[in-house]
Formats: sequence, structure tokens, C-alpha cells
Amino acid sequence: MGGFGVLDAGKERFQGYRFIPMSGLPKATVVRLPRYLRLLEDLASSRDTVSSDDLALAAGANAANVRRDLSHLDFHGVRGLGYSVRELRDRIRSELGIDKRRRVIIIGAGNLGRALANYGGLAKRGFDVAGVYDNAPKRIGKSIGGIEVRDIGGFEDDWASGEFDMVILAVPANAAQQVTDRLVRAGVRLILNFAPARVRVPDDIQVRQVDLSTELQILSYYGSS
Amino acid sequence: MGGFGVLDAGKERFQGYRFIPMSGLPKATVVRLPRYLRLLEDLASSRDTVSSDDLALAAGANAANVRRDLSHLDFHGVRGLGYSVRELRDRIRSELGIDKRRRVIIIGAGNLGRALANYGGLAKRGFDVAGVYDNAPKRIGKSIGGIEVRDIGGFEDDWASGEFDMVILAVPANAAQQVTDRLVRAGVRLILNFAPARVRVPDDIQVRQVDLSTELQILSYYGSS
DNA sequence: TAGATTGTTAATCGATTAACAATC
DNA sequence: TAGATTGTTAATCGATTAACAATC
Repeated sequence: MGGFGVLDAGKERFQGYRFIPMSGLPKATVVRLPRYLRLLEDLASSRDTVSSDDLALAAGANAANVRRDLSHLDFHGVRGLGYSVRELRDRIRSELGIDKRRRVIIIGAGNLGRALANYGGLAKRGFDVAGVYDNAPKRIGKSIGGIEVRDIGGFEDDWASGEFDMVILAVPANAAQQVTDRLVRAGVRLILNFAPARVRVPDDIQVRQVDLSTELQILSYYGSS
Repeated sequence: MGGFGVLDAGKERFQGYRFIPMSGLPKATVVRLPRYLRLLEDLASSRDTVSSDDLALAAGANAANVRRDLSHLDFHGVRGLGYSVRELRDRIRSELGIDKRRRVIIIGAGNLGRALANYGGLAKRGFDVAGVYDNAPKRIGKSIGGIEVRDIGGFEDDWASGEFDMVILAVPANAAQQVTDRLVRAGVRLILNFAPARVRVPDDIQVRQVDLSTELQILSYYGSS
């Protein structure tokens, strides 16, 4: 987290003589919303209301924490009863910007890119894999999860169509920065980086990094201490 | 993260009349160590020393933050000069418990499990994939990344050999909890969960969760705000 | 010495949590 | 009404950061 000017929501700015909240929710709250959402989607068919206690249990948080999170959303429950499952589900979806389906591009059709493209769970959560790109001739034209791998050379034109929302980067570490620069130049603003390398981007571009080795190393620490 | 009693390092306990640090490093520090390590490994062949400024840039942190992190390790630099690249690299490795190679088991030989097993980057960072397990007859016996997929039925016996350090869980969401329970019963204490479902474990088991949809949802929030 | 960089202090910030009045 | 659960306050905790004396 932090760094590179990205994902710095929750900051405040001194403007005149008052503090004006700048960009919405505290970071910690945003991270919990998808966890709440998952429970709510499971519950939507069977229950009408849910308590902060239930939500806390599912999200690994404290019930007071949940109530504070939801009041940040200006979402209110009913004392003695709890929160409306469906209304809260819809509210969180709209807050996360996934009340509409989102179209995702995957860059890199190696092992990881293919695994991600084939992963059906995305569609269930509102994300459609709308394209897979690579630069290796032997991969271009092959079909993955029902999508044809395209030549990265055509990426800029395709992206310019404005039909896509975000990019998942699944290229080798040594290509990550170069490809990222290219994405940014093409106008991509949201990048989920699976390449095992941190990339630098301008302040107005959002990058999240997911790295297997890093996770294992952190886990290893907690195993040996 | 938090919740389920895992990864709660950095707590302190009131004992008698003094505060005794309980389990080592602050969580935020642990998360940054792998980032420092990555830079140090890159630098080890070309430079002898590195400044807190360089480390901060690579890790997306503040220089003062870096210096504080390293002093938590009781690792000291030289004023005016910086920190010894190799000594710091070795110190962090030992702190993370990866001064020896670690043997990792992957459970689930679907798309994701296969991608992870094939991912060469792990070996470079000190982790060896020492086994892949599945319960589907059509997958058992197949070879992935030079390793034969074994029947999950034999997992308990294999794990009892004591040769393995951690488990990567790459099974479908609906199997995650059940498989996790089984791992815990077999004596697994470190689990990296790639299944798109939170799992509950006893307090002394460490779980880290990595979930693609969650990451995309968080990213989506920062795109729409 | 002069310049560079550490190690640490003190202030601030952001997040968590217990507790409880409000109220369905 | 009695029981349940919210919404919010106040205290605490953990993390960040600017600043600067120490010192290589």
C-alpha cells in the first residue's frame, strides 16, 4: 500500500479554515467492503437483515468497526433489527463502482495470464475478461477461455474504443515497468499488477500489487516467530 | 487483515509493571521487509551500501519509516554512508525465516494451481514447490512443472514426514473451508489461501488471503471516486 | 573539515474498540 | 414492555513523518 501517490484516499486538506474530507472512505474501510459484500451476496437469497456482528464475523473485524464503516457510507440500519441485506449489498456495489459490469483486459498470456483468464469466479463478481494480449507470436491467435489472444501491438487502438475499465498485468518482472508505461500512455488508469515487480506510475494512476513471493515471505515470518 | 486471531503480531502485553513486546515486529514493518529485500537482491551484485532514501523509494515508504523499520531489526547503518547491502539482505532473510529454502505444497491442480506450480519466480525467492495435490482422478498422476500431481488422500502421511513448511491453497471456494480444516488437522500451520473464500482457523494457525475479485473491487472503488 | 546520512524524538494522523444511550 | 441492535463517543493504539542532533 502507500507510495507512488496511489491509493491515498482518506486524506484531508486544510482549506481556508476548515478541514474538508478529500476522497471519501478511509482505506481500511474500502478494504473491508468487498468482504461484507461477499457475505451479503451469500445471504441475499435467504435473509432480509443482517447484524453488525454477523458482518464483523465474516470480515474478520469488530462489530463497532462495521457500524462505523457503514455510517461512513451514510447507510443506516434499524436498531434492534440490523441492516437490510439487499439494500446494503446494492449500496456497497454502487460505492465500489461495480453496480455495472466492468470490462477487464489481461496483458500477458503466460501461465498466470491464462489461469486468470480461465478463472470463472470473476464473471460472478461483475468483471468480464474482455481481452487478452501478448507479444509472443506463438501465443497470439490462440484461444483462452473463449477469448482470442491478440497482439499487444494493437492494444492502444483497442483501448481507445473506451469499452474497457481496467487492466490486469501478468507479464514477467523484467517487462513490468515498460509495459506499465505503455498502458499509462494509452490512457489506462486502473492496474492490478501480478508481475513480481513494483512499478512506478504517475499520481493519478491507481495500481494494486499482488505478489506471491511477498505473501509467502510474510507468511514465513509469522511461522518462524 | 486481522481477524481469526491470525497475524496479530506487534501486540504488547502488560506484565507486572512493564510493557513487554510480545511477538516481534509491527505488522506494517513485516509487510515492507520483502520490498526492501527485493531491492537489496537487485543491488547486491553492484553496490556495497544503500541509503534509507533508496530503500524508501523502492518500497513506497518514507525514509524515516525505513530507518525505524531497520532499527526494529536492531540493524544499524553508518552515518554518512548508509546500510551494508549484503548484511541487510541477509538480516532480512533471516528475520523472514527464508535464510534456508522453504518447501511449499500446492493443494489444487486446476488452472490456478498449475499456474502457481509452473511459476519459476518462486524458486528464485527461496521457495521450492515440493508437491501438488488434487482429488480429481483425471489430474492425479499428471506432471506439472516437473512434479507429479498426487492424490490428496495421501496428504496427511506425506505432511507427517516433516519435510514441508507451508501450503498454498488453490481449490474452489466451496471446498476451501473443508480442505483447510483437513490441513489444520494434519498439522499445517502456514496457509496462503488463493481460494476466493475466507476460511476460519484456530488462533495458532497463520492464514493469508489473496483474492482476485477483492483486489479488483478495491481498485474499482479508486477508479470511480 | 564539509557533506552525507543515520538514529531518535515528538507531533500527528488514522484506525480500532469498549461502552452505552438511543430506539426499534 | 423486554430484548436486541444500532449509532456515536471517548479512549487507546499503532503507524507515519518532519526535523534535527549525532557522527561517519
